[in-house]
Amino acid sequence: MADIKQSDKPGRYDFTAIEARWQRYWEENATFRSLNPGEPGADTTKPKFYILDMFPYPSGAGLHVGHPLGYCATDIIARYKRMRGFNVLHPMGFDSFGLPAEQYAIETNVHPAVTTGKNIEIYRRQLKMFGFSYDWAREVATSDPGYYKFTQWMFARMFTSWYDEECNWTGPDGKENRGRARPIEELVAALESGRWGVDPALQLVRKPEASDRRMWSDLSPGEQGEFIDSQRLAYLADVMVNWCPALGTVLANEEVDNDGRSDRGGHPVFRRPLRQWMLRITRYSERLLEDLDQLEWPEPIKIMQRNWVGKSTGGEVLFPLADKWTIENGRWKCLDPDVKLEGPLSYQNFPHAIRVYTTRTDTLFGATYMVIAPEHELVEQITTDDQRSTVEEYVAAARQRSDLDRTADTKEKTGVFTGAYAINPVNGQRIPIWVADYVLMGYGTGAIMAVPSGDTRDFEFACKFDIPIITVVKPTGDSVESRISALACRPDSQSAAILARLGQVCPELAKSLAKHPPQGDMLADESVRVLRDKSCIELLADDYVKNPIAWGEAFTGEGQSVNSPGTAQVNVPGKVCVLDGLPTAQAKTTITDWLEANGVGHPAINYKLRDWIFSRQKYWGEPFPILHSEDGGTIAVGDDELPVELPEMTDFKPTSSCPEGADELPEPPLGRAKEWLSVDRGGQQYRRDMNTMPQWAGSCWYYLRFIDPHNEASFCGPEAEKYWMPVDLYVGGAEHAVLHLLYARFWHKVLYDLGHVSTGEPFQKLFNQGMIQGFAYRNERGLVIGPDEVDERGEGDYVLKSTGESVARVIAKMSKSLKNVVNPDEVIAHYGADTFRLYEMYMGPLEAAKPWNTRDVPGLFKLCQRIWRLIVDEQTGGVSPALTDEEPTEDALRGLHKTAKRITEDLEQLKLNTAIAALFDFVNLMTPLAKRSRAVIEPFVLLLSPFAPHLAEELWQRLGHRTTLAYEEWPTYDPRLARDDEVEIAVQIQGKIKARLIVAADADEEAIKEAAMVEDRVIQALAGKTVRKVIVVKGRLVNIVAN
RNA sequence: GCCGGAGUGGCGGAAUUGGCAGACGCGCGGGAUUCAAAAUCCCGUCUGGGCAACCAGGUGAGGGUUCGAGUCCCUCCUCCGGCACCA
Repeated sequence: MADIKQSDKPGRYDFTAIEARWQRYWEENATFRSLNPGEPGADTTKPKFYILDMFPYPSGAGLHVGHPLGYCATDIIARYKRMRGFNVLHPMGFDSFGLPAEQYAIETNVHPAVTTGKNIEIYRRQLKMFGFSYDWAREVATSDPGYYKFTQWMFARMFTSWYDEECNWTGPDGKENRGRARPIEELVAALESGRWGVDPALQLVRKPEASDRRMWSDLSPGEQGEFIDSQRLAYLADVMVNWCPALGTVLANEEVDNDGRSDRGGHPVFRRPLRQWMLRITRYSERLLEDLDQLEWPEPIKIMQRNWVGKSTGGEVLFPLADKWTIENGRWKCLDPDVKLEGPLSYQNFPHAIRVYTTRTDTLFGATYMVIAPEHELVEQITTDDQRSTVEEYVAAARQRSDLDRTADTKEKTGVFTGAYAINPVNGQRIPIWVADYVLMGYGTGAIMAVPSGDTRDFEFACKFDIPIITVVKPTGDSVESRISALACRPDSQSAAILARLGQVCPELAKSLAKHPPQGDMLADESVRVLRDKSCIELLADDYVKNPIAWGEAFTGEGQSVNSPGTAQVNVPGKVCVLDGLPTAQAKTTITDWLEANGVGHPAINYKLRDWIFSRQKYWGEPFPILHSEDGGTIAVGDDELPVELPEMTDFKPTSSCPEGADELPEPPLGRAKEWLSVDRGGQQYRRDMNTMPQWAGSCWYYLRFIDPHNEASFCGPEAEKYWMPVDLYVGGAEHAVLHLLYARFWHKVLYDLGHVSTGEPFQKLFNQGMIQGFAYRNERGLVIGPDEVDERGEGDYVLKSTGESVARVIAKMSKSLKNVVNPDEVIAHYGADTFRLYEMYMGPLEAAKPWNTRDVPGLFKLCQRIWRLIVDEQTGGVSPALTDEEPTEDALRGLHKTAKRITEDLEQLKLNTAIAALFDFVNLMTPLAKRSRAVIEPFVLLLSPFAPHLAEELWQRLGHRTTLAYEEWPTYDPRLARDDEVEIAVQIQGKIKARLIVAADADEEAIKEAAMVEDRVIQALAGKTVRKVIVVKGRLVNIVAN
């Protein structure tokens, strides 16, 4: 790093001394201690502001310059809000459970607690050197037993709660909610009282008159237990995991490469089911979606969350198996002698049928085959003997592929025929049932009806396996037209085929194409006109219906139903359903009604969201507060026994007793803590759960613990919770857009439902800061070169210092492997924390990704020095002689008010880069002045203080103030002084600027127009032309349209 | 592949959200100060043409809407983030 030359004058800007001094002052005076209601000195008449950073995982590498980006921003806002009279809650802590500490423990045998403790110390020291105004008395760490005691307590609440979908209730925040988590005793009580019952499939029945309802007392204890477990918000289920026997551990998807081998070591990885704790987040799908509307979050993040929840509306449809059912005289007849049908056939009691979910019920007549997922329970049952070996082989192979891999469209579709057929319930047609891995068990019902003409994946599949394609939706004018617009803009090679097709269909177009051949890539205007003609569009749509294959793609849009019912036999129960001619939306309701009336379908809503897999086979996480009895039952550990502390262990290596064994059961490290594992409760033997919680667990509620971090009786006292919640501003990386934020919202809603928190949402406003990247260099062989070894020789020309070999510069995420990590300690040692803060905030918009460029840092250091010299005489160290008590000049006064306006407005919008530009402008204005009035300088120091707090405090004191400026009133501005009296207006003719004129800022349109029309340059330019129109934008410009 | 975002001088970026493209900073060039240098201060700095006033072009590419497009629409290219056990 280039050394910056400092003046050696006695009064120089000595940032090292200044920063140390003020950090000590803040600490000694507890300047940033924030008080809860009820604490002595707390003033709850002031409005509150809870500003939260996403707390870091304390990794061994320490902070790099990317971490503090968001922290600098929140600190600036926190300081600003204090000056605006808010009680500010601004805490910091550590997300200290996590994989790297465990990995390190495996390699070195150093206990994760030791590593983590050390790392936290490093992080804390580093965070303190930035001068952040955190209330450090509130620091928490998720791996602290005093903290995870409550993480376990919350898990226990989920374990002992169920979700009542039909509960309508009003929360303490006045919000009306549908659905609520409730203690499971309430469910048991309702069942025991006989108010509710259970049906044969162990589903809750609320209606007393339901015929198949069983009374609770008639159920065996085993059945009762099974039912209760099936209702819990936290439950056990078998889930596919990536099991790597050689490493003795379960791997994340990202740790498995494309060939199904582990990233570390390249060992084989097997996908196998494992019993896991699950959280029933899916019950909250609708509320997670709905409540998003009231949040002040960036729209893209809301969109991502909505897509993640993935709500779709459509219908479920039954496809009876062709070897079990037939249609006789318009009625379903079952061929299975074992099936005894009681009462009328309904969707619920229809045996031997495949259930599918589809959003496009209107395309049912185009379903020419079905696909079931390889994991589907029916695969084994329906596969015919001659297909069995093929299917089994295929299913085994599919099991090893990840969902991501399976659904990626680049991969060619694969699948095998089961030999079985199903009956399309709307037209009685027999269609083949295939197994293909592009259908996932986890979404919908794990089976689909395939409509090649209306779905891209089905189309590809049908083309590959020669399955008939029947068009059932005819594109209507608008959709054809938009397709044509696209063609007209860019007839590339792919579109050339379609264009040729168009020529065949539409003779007029063919003629035009021949007469006006496309010039380069562009269609001639004449051809475009013909294309857009209504009759041509009609021809094209008709051709698509007749020859979908010729068009080479499915039509997935909405249009008008055709070929429905189609040509197949229509000897199906009930009246024949006719969709022909109906627009898509209407066709959907028509056919869903028909399906429902005939007991073969009903409308349905589906969500992509899946339940949350909540256990990990790791050591360094929260143990589950659960005991397993010998008969396989589970009970929660009593609240008074929490926390269930992690057992001391010296060896963290996972077991790998049988490296080849795909069938070996993964056993978590906790399985070796034999003594810890076994528990005696009243003579009954229990085993503790061997899993630990994922890292998300602790971060789901840390914002609540910050409110009342030392409360041992509860996770957070209700009075303090009510006062501080919700978080007013939450700042963190966009990489958390979905998972962390969705999990935390879910967790919060459970607490809300159970009456433990008062708001339905945790984070009112969210802001995502961008990533700080680094310059990395590679030579021609792709070898990474450290920035120290590189010289810039002219513009964009980088060479290796030693050899002169030229190297390429790339901008990339900071990482050890790219040698482009910048350490903040060094930067602060050279330039100070204030310069660091200013630089990071000045780099660009907070939300944007941007590369760190050390070369730019001195510019901000110079800003600090220039501000220093505005006030301090470097020669003497005293106050600058230019500083005066006289009234400021009008220019200076206006400058101050403008600056105050710009900074205040920018702060409110988190536009910190432009706020700092305003600081520069003010300094540029003041620097040349021989006299600088205190009346403008003092407010300026306050405006500066959130950005460069140490410097501002020091200057404030040198200006004669005794105490910290942290609670001084924020300078207000007079809007009249913040605005110029006169403005420059651009005069355009045909949109080109021809002149500029100065007018009064409040000049009206007529005055501006008159002034413009008499300008010499305007008169000249208008000579011989007729003025058609004059557009005046007040305070901006005039545009004269003339020809 | 799917979802989300971004492409503006040599570099980071700005542009009252459809109204003067390039604020501010870095870098670079010139000047003042100095015995000299550093530091500091002042001036210049999108590109091409012109001595100049000025003219022409210009916001990833191509098209469109509009009096007017960096901003809106369509097609495409490149880069970044997420995709459920990295955090």
